[in-house]
Amino acid sequence: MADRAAKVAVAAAAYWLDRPYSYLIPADLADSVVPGVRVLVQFGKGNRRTEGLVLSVGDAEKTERRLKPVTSVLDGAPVLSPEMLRLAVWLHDRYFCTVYEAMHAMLPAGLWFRIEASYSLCAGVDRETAYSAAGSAKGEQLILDAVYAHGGSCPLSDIRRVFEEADPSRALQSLVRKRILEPDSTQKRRVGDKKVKMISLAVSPEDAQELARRKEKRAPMQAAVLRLLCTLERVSLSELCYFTGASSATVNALIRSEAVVSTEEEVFRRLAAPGGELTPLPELNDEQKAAFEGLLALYDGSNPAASLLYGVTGSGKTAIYVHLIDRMRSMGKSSILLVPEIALTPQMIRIFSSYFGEDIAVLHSSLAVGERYDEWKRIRSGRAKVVIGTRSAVFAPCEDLGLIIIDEEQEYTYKSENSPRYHARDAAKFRVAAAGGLLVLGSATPDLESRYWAEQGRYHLFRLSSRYNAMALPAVEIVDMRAELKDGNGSSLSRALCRSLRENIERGEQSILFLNRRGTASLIACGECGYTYTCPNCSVHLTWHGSRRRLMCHHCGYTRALDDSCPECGGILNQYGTGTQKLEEELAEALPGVEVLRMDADSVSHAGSHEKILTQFREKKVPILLGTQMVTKGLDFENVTLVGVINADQSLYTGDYRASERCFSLITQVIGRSGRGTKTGRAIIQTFTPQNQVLRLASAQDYEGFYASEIELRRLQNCPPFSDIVTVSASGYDESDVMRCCAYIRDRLKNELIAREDADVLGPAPLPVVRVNNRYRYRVTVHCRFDRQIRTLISGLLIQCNTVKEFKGVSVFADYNPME
DNA sequence: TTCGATCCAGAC
DNA sequence: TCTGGATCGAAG
Repeated sequence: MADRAAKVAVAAAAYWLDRPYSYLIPADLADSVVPGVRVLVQFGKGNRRTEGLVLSVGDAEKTERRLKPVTSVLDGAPVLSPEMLRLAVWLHDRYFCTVYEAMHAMLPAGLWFRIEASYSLCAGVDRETAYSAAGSAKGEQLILDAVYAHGGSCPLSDIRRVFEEADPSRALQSLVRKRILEPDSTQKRRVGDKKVKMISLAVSPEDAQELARRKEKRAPMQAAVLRLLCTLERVSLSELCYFTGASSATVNALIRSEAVVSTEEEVFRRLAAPGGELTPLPELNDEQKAAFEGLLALYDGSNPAASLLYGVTGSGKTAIYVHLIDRMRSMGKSSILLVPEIALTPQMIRIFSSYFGEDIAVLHSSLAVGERYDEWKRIRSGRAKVVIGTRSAVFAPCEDLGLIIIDEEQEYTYKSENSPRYHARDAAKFRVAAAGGLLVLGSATPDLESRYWAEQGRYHLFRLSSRYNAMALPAVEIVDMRAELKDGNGSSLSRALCRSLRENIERGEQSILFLNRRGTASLIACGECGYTYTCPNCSVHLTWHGSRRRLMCHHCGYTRALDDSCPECGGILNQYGTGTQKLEEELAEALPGVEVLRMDADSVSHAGSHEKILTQFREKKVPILLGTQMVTKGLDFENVTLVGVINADQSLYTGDYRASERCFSLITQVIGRSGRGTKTGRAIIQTFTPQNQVLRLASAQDYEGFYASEIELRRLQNCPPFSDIVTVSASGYDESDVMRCCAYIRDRLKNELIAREDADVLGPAPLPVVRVNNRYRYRVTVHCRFDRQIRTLISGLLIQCNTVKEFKGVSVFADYNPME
C-alpha cells in the first residue's frame, strides 16, 4: 500500500511561505489524521515543533525529499468542517493572510494549544559533565546556568532573556550535539472541558428496588441512593450526595458491587438564560408580512442570493428576523444573527431567548474563554440552532446553516481591522452560497454599496417604509453653533438644547445626548506658551482622562501623570476640547442637581457595565444619558423623547470617502432613538456648518436623497461600488526605508496595471497618524476591480517586500476595501 | 521568521 | 584551534 500523506497549513509559516506542506502519516495515526484536525508537526531546518491544520489527506507522491512525519494529533474530531476549511482557504486568497491565521479567527480561543519550546538536560548528565562539555564557551555556560536554575528544564523564552540581544541558538545546538541538552516542548490547552460524574443504574429498576430492600438494614444510605436512581435514572454525583446525604464512598461501594455505573459527562458553562415561559411570536403587519414571505420564498435552495431588508428606524425589522429564524428552526436549520456591537447583544439575547429559550447560543469577544468555548461546542453539536453574536460569529460551526442575518449591515465593525481583515458580509455570502441558505442584510441606512447592488438587481430588495405603530418621526431642529458663539455662549450646550432638556425633565421624560466623537478625552495645553503633551512613541497629542487622572495615548497605551504647571514655561495648564467627561461637567453647571449617566469607552471598560448602565437608565428613569457612538445603536427606550447631537459635523471632514455616509447613518440612527413609545420625539442637532447637505438630509431622514447625491460622487471618484479599493501599507522604524518601499510598490503596481483602464494607483501617502509605537506608516492605494490578476499581483508584491533584504525592517500588508 | 551551514576574523 | 559575527538560503 502507498504511504499516506497529509497536506498541512503550518502555524510557523508566515504569509510569504504559507503553502500546503506534505507530511507523512504514521500508520498508527492513519485513522485520526483527517481534514480539519490540528496536528503537531516539525517545521524548518531546526525542526521546530509547531501546530498545523490538516487540509487534505491522500497518497504520498514520489518525491526526492523524504517527508517528515506528523508528530501527533491534537483533536479527536475535526475542528473545521470541509466547508469551513474551504472558507479558510478563501480568506487566505482574498485577505492576504495565512490559512492558519484564518483558522485562528474562526475558532474560539478556548481551543488553543500553547506550545512552548524548551530545553532539558539529557538523562544521566550531571552538573560536572555538563559544565566540562561546555568548556570555556560563555554562551553554553550561560545556558547551563539557566537550565539548572529552572531545575533541569528551561523554556526557550527564558534562555533568550538571559542572552538579551545575542542569539542563543548556536550555543544551544552545540550543547544538543554534545548530548548534554535535548529540545523539548510542552503543550497545554488553556481551557479543559468541564466534566461531571454522572451516576446511573447498571441493573434494571426492579432489580434495584429489590437490592434496596435487602440493603435497607445494613446499608440504608446505599438503599436511599438506589431508590433515588430508580426515579431519576441519571443524576450527577454531587446532586446524588446532596439529596440522599450519602458520601461518595457510599456511591463508590455501589459502583464496586456493579449496581450502578458512573460516566463522565461534559457540562456547559453557560450564562444564565432567562427562564420562564416562551412568548408567542410577534404579530406582523401587512408590510412586514410581505417582506417575510418574500424572503422566505427565496429560500428554496436554488436561489441563494442576498437580500437587503431596508426599513426605516422603528419599522420592526427585528420581528421579521424572529419569524425567519422560527421558520428555519421548524425546518431543522440553523440561523446566525450578527449584531454590530457587543453592547447590543444583551438586549438581542433578551428578545430572542424569550422566543427560542435554550436554543440560543451567544458568541462574542467579551465572553469568558470557557463560556465561548462551551457555546461553540453547543452550536457544533446542534444543541443550539440560533446563534447571536458579533463579527466573528459568522464563523459559528453550524451544521445545516439556513440563514444569516446581518443587522445594521452598514456598520464598519463588521470589517476586521486585524489579519484576517475580512468583512463579515463577504464571509456570510460565502457560507450561504455553500449551504444554499438565505442572507438578509438589514438596515435603516443601508451601506451605499448594498443599496446600489439592490438597485442593480444583484440583491433582492425588501422595504419597510412605515414606522411600527405608525409613530411619527421625530421633529428635528438644527442649531447653528456659530450664532451661539456670537451671542456669547462658549459652552458646548446650545440654549435651545438646554431649554428642551429642562422641559423634558419637568415632564419626567428622558433624553439622550450624543457626542459625535470616538475618543472621550480632551486635550491639555499651556495657556501661556501653547505647549501640549505629545506621545513619545506616536505622532499624536496625549489626551486627558479625567476618571483615571492620567494623560494617555490612544495608539500605544502610553500614559503619564499631569504636571502641576507647564513643563516648558511654568504657565497654567488648561483643558480643551469636548469629551464626554467635559460635557458632563458642563451639564452639571447648566442643570444643577440633575442626574446624568455617562456611557463611553471609559465608563464601560468592565464586562457587563454596558448592560448595567442601560438597565439603570431604563429602570431608574435617570433623566439624561450621555455618550459616544454606543448610544446610537438599537437602543429602544419608550420614555426617550429628546435626542441631542452635540457636535454633528465632527466626523464629516476627515477626508475619507465614507465620511459622509458614516455621518449620515450615525445622525439618522441617533435621531431614531427618540420617540419610540407613545409620545412623539424631538431631536436637536448642533453644528458649526448648518448649511451642510449631509446634515440636512440626515435630519430629514431622507436616505433616498442622500443616496442619490452620494452615489454620483462615488461614481466620479471611482470608489466602491464602482470599483474596489486595495491598500498596501508599509511600516517600519526607519521612515525613509518605509517611503522607499512604498515608492517601489507604487511603481510595480503602476507598471503591472498599465494596461488596465479601471486601475488607479495613488500614493504613497502617510496614514492619518503617521507614527505609532515609533513605527512610520505609509500606504499605496489602488482603485480597480478586485479580480484574480490584482490578487496575484498584490500577493506576489507582499512576498517580495517581506523577503528582499533591501526592505528589511519594513513590514508590509494589504487590505481589501478597508474601512477607515 | 528561524535555523543550519559556511566563511571569515580575531583571540588564545 | 576555537569562538563570535555576518551572510545566505531553505522551510514538506
